[in-house]
Amino acid sequence: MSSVARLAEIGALIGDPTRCAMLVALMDGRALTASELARAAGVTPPTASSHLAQLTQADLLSVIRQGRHRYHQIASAEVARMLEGLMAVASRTAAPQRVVATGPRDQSMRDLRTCYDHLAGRHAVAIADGMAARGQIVLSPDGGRLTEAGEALLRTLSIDVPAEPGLLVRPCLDWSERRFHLGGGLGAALQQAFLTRGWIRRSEGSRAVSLSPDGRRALADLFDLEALRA
Amino acid sequence: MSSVARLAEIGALIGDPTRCAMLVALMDGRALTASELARAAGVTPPTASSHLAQLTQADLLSVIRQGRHRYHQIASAEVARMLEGLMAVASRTAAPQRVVATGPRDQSMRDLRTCYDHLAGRHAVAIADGMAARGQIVLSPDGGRLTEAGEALLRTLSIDVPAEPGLLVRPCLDWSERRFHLGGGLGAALQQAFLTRGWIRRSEGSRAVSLSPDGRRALADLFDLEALRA
DNA sequence: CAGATGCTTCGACCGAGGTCGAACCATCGA
DNA sequence: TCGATGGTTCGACCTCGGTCGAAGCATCTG
Repeated sequence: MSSVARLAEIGALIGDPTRCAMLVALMDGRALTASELARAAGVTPPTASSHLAQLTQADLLSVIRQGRHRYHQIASAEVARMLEGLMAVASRTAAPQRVVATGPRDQSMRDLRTCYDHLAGRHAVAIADGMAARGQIVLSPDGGRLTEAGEALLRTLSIDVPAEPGLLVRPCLDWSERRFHLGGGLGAALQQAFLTRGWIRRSEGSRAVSLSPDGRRALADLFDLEALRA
Repeated sequence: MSSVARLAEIGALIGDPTRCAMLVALMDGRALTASELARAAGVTPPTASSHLAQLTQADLLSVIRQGRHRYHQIASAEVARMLEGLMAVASRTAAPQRVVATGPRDQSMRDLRTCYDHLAGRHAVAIADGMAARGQIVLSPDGGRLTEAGEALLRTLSIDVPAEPGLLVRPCLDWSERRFHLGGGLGAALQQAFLTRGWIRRSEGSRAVSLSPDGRRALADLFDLEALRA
């Protein structure tokens, strides 16, 4: 298959609303079952099965079999990056969404949620802003850099500072905020550190992430987040 | 329209082989007419017109009217980045293409060509490798950084070194080489510098870029490209 | 072994959309 | 004003693929 044909194949896979809903649901980096994805996309199991087979066949998803369950997940960070690129264009030109029945879950999603392997949402944007304001990172649309001050911060969190500095900052356009948060190795390392410290906890069946009281205090102090002190 | 629906819309647009061929043809950053794009995609003018209207309507392309010509181009760097992300995934999993009738044009395309606003191909990969080997840049899949040595190189080329250093290196996976070359602000600045010096020249009706004798010598010296001395 | 549950395959239906020829509109040159 | 050329609109055709119910397969539990 030529590269153009393969490109069109991937586009066609993303071009169906049902498959799209599944991919978006999987963008939090977790593996979900066919039934969960069928519910998320609002179709019957046979339809979901057909779509998942196509996405897996095309190496956009990978499957882990565990007993009678089959867990589907985004196949690679490269695929996740591709989807982020698409979402950035989609969110920029999408008409402002009607806000319908904004429940507590929606609010917590907007506050903090996972984005494949890192954190997104209002607080994640604030963290990126705070680090940039204090000169711990330098951001641009094409990439970013970790500074000496940033390395110092990572050491206080016991995150290994890589030998090659400045290579792990990737800005990621935030759906809800339309501003940048931290992806790349830095974003992943921060999320990992917050999880192991029990500062954040993933919710069941949602990309939303909840803050523990400890986490709320710690993040407020570390990144000067006034919103978390309220 | 919801974000998911907009995402699916963009996917569907990319999902048609004809539109895909047009987008790929436009990825060199130049503006092409409807007729040229119809030829590139192998369809009749009415078909091309319909597709171009859709792509323009969705803000993936923009149109410049000049007399009875209408020049179509990629609407933004963001769209170009999105397409690069798709191509990275597409090229990684695409079956090795049958090499059919490799003409001189194909060879020069593989050597050096434009990739939206920067250079790609064998020599572009060699330039990125050379700069990395000599510590002028540091590369990773998520971003890169310009070093002191790299800034010195830019000064010898009379390229303005930005106030915030290290923000303009974006690795871009090369179709033909399957390795990284330089995108982002640095890639664009280098291409611009080479063009204004007359070292490279864009071909008519192709993404291929030709090297002048001067350019061949200059690039060979600047980046230690043995391939260019032969 | 038997029932329950998760998931897939099969077959039939149906709507969406890509394609082209013909005709039409817009702009340029003489 | 009158071709000539670039580009679009219209209408008819036809294929492709998404959808679901029914049935079948696989795996766990009792």
